[in-house]
Amino acid sequence: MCGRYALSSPVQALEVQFEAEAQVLLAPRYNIAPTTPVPVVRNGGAGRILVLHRWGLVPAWSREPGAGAPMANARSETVAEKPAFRGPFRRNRCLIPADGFYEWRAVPGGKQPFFIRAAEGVLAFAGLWDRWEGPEGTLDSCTILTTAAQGPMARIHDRMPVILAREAYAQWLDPATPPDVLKGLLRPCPEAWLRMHPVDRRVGSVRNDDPGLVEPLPGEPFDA
DNA sequence: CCAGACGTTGTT
DNA sequence: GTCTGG
DNA sequence: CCAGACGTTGTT
DNA sequence: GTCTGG
Repeated sequence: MCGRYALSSPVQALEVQFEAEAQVLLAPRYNIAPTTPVPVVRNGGAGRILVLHRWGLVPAWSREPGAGAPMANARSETVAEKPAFRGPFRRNRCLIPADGFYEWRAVPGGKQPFFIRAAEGVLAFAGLWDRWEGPEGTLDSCTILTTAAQGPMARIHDRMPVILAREAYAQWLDPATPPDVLKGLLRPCPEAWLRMHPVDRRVGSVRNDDPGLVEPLPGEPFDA
C-alpha cells in the first residue's frame, strides 16, 4: 500500500528527470497524505506537464467529490476492469514523483513506520487521474497503483506502489499503448531500486512535516 | 426498462 | 460513464 | 496511511 | 467502532 510519502526534490530536478514542464511551484514535503494536492506528470497540450492533482481519485461521474470512500490507491491487478478506474486506465495515466514512501509495520504496542526511499534519483509511481466537473468548478484528482510487495518490503507490508523505470515513462503515458503492454509494466520493481529504514513515529500525524521524518531512527533494531 | 453501485487497506 | 441487478 | 473526533437541546 | 480530515 502507499498511503503516505515524501517529495522534497527541487522542481527543476523533476522537470529534467520527467521531461515535463512544471506549471506549479513546489515546497519540500515530508508527510504527503491522501486528500492533499500532489504533483503529477501527465500529457498536456504540447508535451508533458507537471501539475497538482488531489490525491484520492474522484471519478468524473461522482455526484459529490468527497462522497464515498477515499481512493488513494488502485490495485494494479484489477485496474483495467474496475468501473472507477477502467476509464482513467485507458485514457488518463500519469506519473507521480516521490523521494520515497512510508509503510507501517505492526509491532507489540503499536506500529513502527518505515521510510522506503529511492536508491538513486526520484521514484515514479504509476498513477491514474480523472477530472470531475461540477457547478463550483473542476477537480483534477489522482490515485497510485499498487502491486504485491517483494523482497525486504514484504516483511513490512504485503503491498507496495508500482514504480516505473525511466524507460517505461513514455509507454505508460502514451494513450496508444495496448493494455497488455501496460499490464506488463505493473509489477514490483527490482529490490535494488529501494532502500529502507525505520523512522520516528511522529510521521503518523500529518501535522508533522519536516526533514527529520525521513531520517533513520537511531537505536531501532532493524531486521526488515 | 430504470435504479443503484462504482474502492483499498488492515484487522479480527 | 458504464455495468449489474431486479 | 494515521490521528482525531464522535452530540443535542435550549437559551442568549 | 467508525467516519472524517489531512
